[in-house]
Amino acid sequence: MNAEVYQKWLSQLRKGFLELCVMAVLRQKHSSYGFELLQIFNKAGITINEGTLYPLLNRMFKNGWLDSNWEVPVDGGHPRRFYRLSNLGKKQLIEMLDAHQQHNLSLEQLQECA
Amino acid sequence: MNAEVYQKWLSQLRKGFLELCVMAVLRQKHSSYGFELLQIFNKAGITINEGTLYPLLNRMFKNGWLDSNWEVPVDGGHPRRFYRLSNLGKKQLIEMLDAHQQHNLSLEQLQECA
DNA sequence: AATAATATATTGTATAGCATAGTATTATTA
DNA sequence: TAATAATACTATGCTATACAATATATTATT
Repeated sequence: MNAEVYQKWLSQLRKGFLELCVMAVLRQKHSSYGFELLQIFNKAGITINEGTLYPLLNRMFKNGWLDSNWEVPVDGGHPRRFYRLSNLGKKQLIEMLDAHQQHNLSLEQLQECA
Repeated sequence: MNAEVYQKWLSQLRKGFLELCVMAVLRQKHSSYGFELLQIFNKAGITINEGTLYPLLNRMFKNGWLDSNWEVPVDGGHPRRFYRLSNLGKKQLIEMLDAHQQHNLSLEQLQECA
């Protein structure tokens, strides 16, 4: 019962954070797609649902933070929707990482003296 | 228009994080109340609304993370509802700080190689 | 032929931050 | 003394996001 409350809190903590994760990967890899991102996140210890990621990517695309195009693998396989950071996304990411670090600094400050 | 989207993202990023802030302060100060917490947060660069904090404190109390009692200042003044970390809250805080740090580590990892 | 893996999309639910407004007490100031 | 500001908490309605569950389609494997 208490574990349930904690799990709900955890999913709240992920809000906003996942955008940062997507953009951080895209800055490194230049380009990726949903299914691959899910695997990359899993390896990094971030387990998110498909139903979370795909709408998230769609929202970020609509925000103009990502560019997107469909690609069919040359060696056959299911078509993939690839995403890249747009110019706006690149600028935005810097601000977002900044805000994230500001959060960390604030928390540290609160833990010190208060 | 784009700044608006960013502001909305910022308020999402605060979800779950504010619990951490409240509990971090209460671990240091032992006890505090809403209005004081607002001021402490402000000094630490965390500007949140009353309509965010008071319901938050209420939820945390209902979760059993906080204990609470009313106090009337001896030198006069408006009655204040004080909050303290409960024993459950103390345990929970450790887990929550852990989860928060795990997020940071994951993000760092994603930024490195991907 | 059946199943698993790959890949994306959609729908409904619950929750939290926010804006706003309301209530009440004390302190200040004109 | 009347009006205003500061202190302090509560309640309501809105919006956006993470999640669970489901659906769909293609390729690979058994």
